[in-house]
This record gives sequence, structure tokens and C-alpha cells, in this order.
Amino acid sequence: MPKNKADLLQGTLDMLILKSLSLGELHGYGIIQRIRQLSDEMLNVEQGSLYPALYRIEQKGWVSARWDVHETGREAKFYKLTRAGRKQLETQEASWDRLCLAIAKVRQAT
Amino acid sequence: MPKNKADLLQGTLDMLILKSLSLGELHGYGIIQRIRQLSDEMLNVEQGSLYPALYRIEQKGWVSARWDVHETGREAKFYKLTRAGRKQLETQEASWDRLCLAIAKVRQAT
DNA sequence: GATGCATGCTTTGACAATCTAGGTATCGAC
DNA sequence: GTCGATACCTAGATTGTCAAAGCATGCATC
Repeated sequence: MPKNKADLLQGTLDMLILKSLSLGELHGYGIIQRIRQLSDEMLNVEQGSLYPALYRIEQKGWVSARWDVHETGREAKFYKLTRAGRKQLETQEASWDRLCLAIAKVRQAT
Repeated sequence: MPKNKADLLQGTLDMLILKSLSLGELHGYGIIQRIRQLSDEMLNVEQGSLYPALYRIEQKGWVSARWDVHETGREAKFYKLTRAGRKQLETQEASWDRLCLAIAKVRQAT
């Protein structure tokens, strides 16, 4: 069974979570779906990766969480980007760009 | 002291090493310098990261090593890309491209 | 009303890669 | 003879991710 879904690189998950929350409040399970959908099924975040990451991110104050009931009548924990989280997203995007650039430079060497 | 040198993402180091060896045989210390130089000082590989990585890569048969003396009269261990290593480099570059693409897709969402 | 599936959250343990920090040794310059 | 650059190696800690469980709910289907 060929796996074509790429494993995440360490450090990219936070950015992806923050980014998907920047589009609006969302609960954990929804974050996974949103990332999968936005990436055209290329990125698949495991639950066992997501929830610890969310906890970590919440501790750092980048997101705030609250329990709520959504339209389907089910309870879920909704996460929302904080001001600090938005700033952090920018930082992480910038350093991702820097890394991509640096790697591109190495790769283009002949 | 602000650090502007990015930490590597896990999984990228192998590619960088293989790439720098694809330009010609080189010893460990030289690999670090070559990566730093090619990336315009943006990437700084620690020795404590490089040597274990080289060992790992050699075990996998992607590089071959031999001790030799270079022009300065000093001994060093020279690494050379094998055929399998060249193939592996292609694979890793392809999956890096895929990841970049996937992340770009997520990021461009509004 | 039982069964199964998608949804939803959590925890555990293993694993892999990197970093920090230390060590050894040689060489040339001062 | 001391110092910095070169050159290699290792140990330990940390970190992030994953695989694999478990638990619960709602809904459809039989």
C-alpha cells in the first residue's frame, strides 16, 4: 500500500494549526479536516499529533479554547486564535519562508 | 543576541548533505561549510547534528566514506555519494517539493 | 434495539532527529 | 607556547510526531 501522504516535518504543524484557525474559530477535529481539505488531501494530521499540539499551543497563549455545542448538537472544544497567536503565525510563516529560500539556494547550486 | 539562523527542520538535513555531496566528494567539516556558504549563511549545521547524520546515511548506503589526506596535509574522512544516494536525493527533493506545495496551498487559503 | 460508522476528545508509549555540550587531536600564526 | 581554525566523535537531553489504544455521542440501517 503506497503512502503518498507526506509525514509532517517537525515544526510545521503549529503553523498549519494557527493558519487554519486564522480562517475562523474551529474545533480540533475540524482543524484536521480543514488542513486536509486545503492541502488537497496531501497533508493528513493525526489526532495523536493534533491534540498534544493544541495543548502546547494553548499553554503558550496562542489560542484560547472553550467548550460549546455546535449546530449538529454535539459538544466540542472550540479554539480561537489570540492576538499573540496571530503574531506567532506571522513569525512562523516568515521563518518558513526563510528556510525555503535557504534550501532553494542550496539546491540550485551546481 | 538575536539568532537569525534557522534551526533545521527534521528531515531536511539528509537532503542538504546529499545535495552538497552531489557537487563532489567532501569531508564532514567541509559539508558544514559548503551548506553554510551555499545558503548565504542562513543554514548552520551543528557538528553534533552532522556526524550522527553522516553515520546514519552511510549505514543506509547513500554515501561511501574513506580516510584520506587532503592538500593541506591533514587527514579527513571523505564522503562520496553512491548511486543509491543520488536516487535518494531525488526522492527527498521530490517529497520536499510536495510538502512545500501542500503548505503553500494551506497558506494561500483565505 | 443492535450494529456500524463518522464524529469528537484524550492518553500512552515509542521513536527519530536535532541540539548542547563536552571530548580529542593537528596545524599554523603570533 | 598559546590560541584559533580545522577535523572528528560521543553522550545526554529535548522535542515533536506517530501509532494505537480508549471512551462517548449521534445517526442511519437492518
